[in-house]
Amino acid sequence: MRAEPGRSVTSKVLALLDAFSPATPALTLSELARRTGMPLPTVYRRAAELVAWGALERGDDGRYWIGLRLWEVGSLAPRGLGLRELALPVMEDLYEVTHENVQLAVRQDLELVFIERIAGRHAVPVLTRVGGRFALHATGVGLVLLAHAPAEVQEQVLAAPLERYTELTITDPRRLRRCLAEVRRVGYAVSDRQVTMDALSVAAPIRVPEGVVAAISLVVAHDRADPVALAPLVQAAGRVVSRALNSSHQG
Amino acid sequence: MRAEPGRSVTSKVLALLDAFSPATPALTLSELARRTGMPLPTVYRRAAELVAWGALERGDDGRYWIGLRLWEVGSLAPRGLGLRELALPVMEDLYEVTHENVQLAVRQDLELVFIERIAGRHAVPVLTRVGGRFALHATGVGLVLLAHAPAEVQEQVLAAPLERYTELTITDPRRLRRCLAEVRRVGYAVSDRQVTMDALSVAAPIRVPEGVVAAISLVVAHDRADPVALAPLVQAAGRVVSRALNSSHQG
DNA sequence: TCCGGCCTTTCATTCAGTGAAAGCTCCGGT
DNA sequence: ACCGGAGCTTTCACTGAATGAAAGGCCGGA
Repeated sequence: MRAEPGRSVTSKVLALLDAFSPATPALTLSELARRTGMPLPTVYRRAAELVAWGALERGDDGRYWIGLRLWEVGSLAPRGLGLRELALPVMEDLYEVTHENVQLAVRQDLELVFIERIAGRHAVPVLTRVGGRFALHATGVGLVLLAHAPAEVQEQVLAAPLERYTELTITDPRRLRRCLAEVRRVGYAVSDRQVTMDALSVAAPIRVPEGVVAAISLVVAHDRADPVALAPLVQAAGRVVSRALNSSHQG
Repeated sequence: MRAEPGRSVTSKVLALLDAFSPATPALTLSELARRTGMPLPTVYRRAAELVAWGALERGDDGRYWIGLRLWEVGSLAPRGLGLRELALPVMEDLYEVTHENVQLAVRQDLELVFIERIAGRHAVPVLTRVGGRFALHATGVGLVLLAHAPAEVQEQVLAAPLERYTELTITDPRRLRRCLAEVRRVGYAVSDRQVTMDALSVAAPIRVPEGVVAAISLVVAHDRADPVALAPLVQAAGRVVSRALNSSHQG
């Protein structure tokens, strides 16, 4: 064959899945080929197998999208739906008490992924999406996850340029380092208008014996907020989820 | 090679994902090999690639589980999270009004898959799990989905033995056929103690121009229920979601 | 009618994948 | 300490699953 060497079949299959994103949830065959840089017949054959299994689905117009079978399998991820199931009752309690946005996130590599979100209709709008990613250095949940991440992860984040979202976003590595130390010391994180100028978030860690695996937060309008008053509430929620998580591990 | 012919690499990768289930969300290498019937070195190599990409994760004890990256990609499924996002506000309204269980499901092959569930703490317990499957012939959502499924799907379900869950489960194909006709006629389905002897569900279709793509239901204690009174509520909810779905399709 | 995307199939070629076997590591029993 | 066993990882010679150029459909617009 004229196959360009050095590429496994598995990596090609995974590259096909990688081509889909929140911005482009449906793609034609040609678009898939262009995005993955793979020859069209190759994409055609791999995609056909994925459709047969249900990892992709194909519309009458020929476009591919992520299939329900993949969603089903993905829902088995302990750090995804598993964590959500444990945390949801607590998140609902937080929502009942405050009627503000409640968020749950975990770290994946150098970013965070939102696992669940309860968005109050009358609460301040947030731009997060379940399954979506965000930088670690700006949000409340991000600061908690970063503060308790392995040193190597922290160094990588601190070494890269820190994207600025508002004039209050911390973009100085030295300041961020001090901020993370403070997060560890007090046991919660406050992000005051560091993502948008109208919102403030307070976040607390969710722990297993090995360390922090997730973070839970409240996002409120910055002018309606008293972080110090909210912190115990969020911390308590984090502890309840932690306990549920630890007791579910050792069944 | 001594490779047993007739098996694509892609199918092996997908078989690995298939090995995981709600009952067995974490597996050792040997377990994976046994479950898939594949030689251990083959499993080892494919699994290593899946771990590198994030489709699987591996614990310190060597066990594999579904990775967060796969959950992320799965969350792009239009029939999964996409549908959920549209339906959730309506489901919450239904919950606020009734404080009963609210369920959202789609059909996948000859079964249904639960996409979302709001379980009232004080409502009758339901045994469904988000991401879980169930037979089409017993639940309210199942009857709606089956009633509006392609004729070929209906025939397959009617031809197979219909599992009995309670003494009221419809297991006679002729009776089920009449029941489905009634569901189509009145525009909603009632499942009275057909899954458990304490619960009754009322379900309505969610439609796109091409047909019914999902169903929404209320599950209530059977002795507290008046199906005829609940039906308009659930039907209205179905219509609201349908409208949201149709307007999101055409941008 | 012809042209230009886009999708699908064919076919000769070959490298990624293979599995037996051997080596490794850890653990529990003696 | 030594042994046996179970589970994991690596090696190696071999080959069939995967490949991509090319050609053959199939629209829909000019």
